[in-house]
Amino acid sequence: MLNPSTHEPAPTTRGNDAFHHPVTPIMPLDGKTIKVACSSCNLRELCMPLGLSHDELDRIDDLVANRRKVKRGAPLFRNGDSFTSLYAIRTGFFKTCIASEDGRHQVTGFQMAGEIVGLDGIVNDHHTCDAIALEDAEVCVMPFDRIEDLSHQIHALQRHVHKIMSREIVREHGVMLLLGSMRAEERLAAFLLNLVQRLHARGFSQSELVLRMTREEIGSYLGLKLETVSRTFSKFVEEGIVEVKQRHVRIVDSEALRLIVNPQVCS
Amino acid sequence: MLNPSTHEPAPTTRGNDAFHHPVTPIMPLDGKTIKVACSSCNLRELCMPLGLSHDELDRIDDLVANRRKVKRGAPLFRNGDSFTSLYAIRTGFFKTCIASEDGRHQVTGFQMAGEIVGLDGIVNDHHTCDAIALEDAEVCVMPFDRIEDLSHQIHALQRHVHKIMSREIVREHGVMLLLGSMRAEERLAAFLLNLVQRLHARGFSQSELVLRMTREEIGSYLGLKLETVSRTFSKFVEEGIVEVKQRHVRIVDSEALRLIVNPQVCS
DNA sequence: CGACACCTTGAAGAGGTTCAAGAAATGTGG
DNA sequence: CCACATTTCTTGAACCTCTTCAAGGTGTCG
Repeated sequence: MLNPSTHEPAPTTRGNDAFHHPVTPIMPLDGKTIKVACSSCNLRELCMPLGLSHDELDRIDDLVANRRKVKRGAPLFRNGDSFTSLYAIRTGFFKTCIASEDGRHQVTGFQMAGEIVGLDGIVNDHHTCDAIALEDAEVCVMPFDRIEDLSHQIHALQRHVHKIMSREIVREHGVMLLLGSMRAEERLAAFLLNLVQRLHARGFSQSELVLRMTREEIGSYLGLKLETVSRTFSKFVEEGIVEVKQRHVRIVDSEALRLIVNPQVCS
Repeated sequence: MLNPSTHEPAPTTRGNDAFHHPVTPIMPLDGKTIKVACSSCNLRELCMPLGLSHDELDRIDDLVANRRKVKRGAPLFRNGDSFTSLYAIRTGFFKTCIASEDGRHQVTGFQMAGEIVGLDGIVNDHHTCDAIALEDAEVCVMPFDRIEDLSHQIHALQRHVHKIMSREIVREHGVMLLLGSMRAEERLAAFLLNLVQRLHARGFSQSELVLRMTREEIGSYLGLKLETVSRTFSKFVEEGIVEVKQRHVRIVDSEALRLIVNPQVCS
């Protein structure tokens, strides 16, 4: 079975007090105070354009008006809130979800350090979804008019904003494929592979992860009921593909997961 | 029953030879040659920002490099094609779809006159989906580097581009809600209401429409099999909610459709 | 007119949901 | 630190929706 004491090595040790730890162990800070400026932020390569001049980097620092801490379970913004800013996640983990009048509910995404939330608000000057912290979090607040002003001056930033939005569109295409054409096992396998891949890009393990969300939230995202998520996890465990202990997941056979998502076309 | 001769009034008369007819009967042309300039295009309010100065309008005209005609069934672009331009649809009807290696297939959207396609290509400089004309179509080709240059100069255009991308993100959230939490009837009802609403905004009937796509394409978009789409249409007909004759659909009771999508919360 | 693509309908079956109960973890307050 | 309440997770059994497979009908185009 899974041993909790061995499968939470340094990178995954991100409890509720993770504020003052580096989020990406790729470039660990030395325990001193985190620098506020984007130009010296270790997440820069995730959320900012590359190849800026020194001068441009200085101006980019003005993008972030301030930092904001969000407690676990609290909203960063809510459906209907007026749109003012985009948010770059520094630490923590968010979900975004929408709701229709009759109480239907859909998680539209899970976001982690280095990712941008708030893009939904641009079109109508107010947000159309909720962004809820799934663990204590900190974000950089980037007022959108500043972004527009600066991207007016810095071509690379304009391009970067376009790419971030386009990336979100492409991501959602993938979710539509998942929701529209995959079976439960395929959805969960794709979900796990996606999560672990994004975590790996941030310096975490390729094979172990701690789910920050409940079965119900996973189910909502994947278009399944929580019982189905639970059963599918159990099935994966039976087959020796993963080990699961509550929210701790160890991927034993990632190739098997890949085969579930993409059945080999025998040719 | 539905009478094909009465339910295709002027607005819906958009056969394969519709090139030289105005697309939006709201502001009909006088039968002369269509002006090429955006500044005098009757679709401008759909695809261009409002409130531009005369000078700015002139420069906007440079956005469109040229027009391009796409025959029914032909691709505007394909997955893997290098990304150069966004396309504003002048006439015709498109679907966009993605495919995974193992042959899975998902229609991600249907686009009509005044809508923009190609946003998926920005992030990686190549397209990640196919855009296929479902009827003979004509598009305005807008090279993306020109868009970026011009939106550097014209603030309203920059804002407009952001809004278009944000709108697409929000639209896809809605599709995710549909795919993740609705049953077949609800999906089809939502689909019909959405289509007819968009057509109505273009001057077409509120209650009659001609489907430009097959049952299979509808099914792919809605995450259903074509048989389910067909059966659900039949069910709606039985209940007197719509009349269907092949691809001609008349919505008899749109309130019923709305109730199917949004069951009344009895409080 | 014949070939082909598209649509409809039936019957059987699979996959996921619903309802229900209990177990395990987590948080709270004394 | 422990007891209790609450949330979260797991599992079983019955049920339901949608899919699959199959056959036949309808419309379109060369």
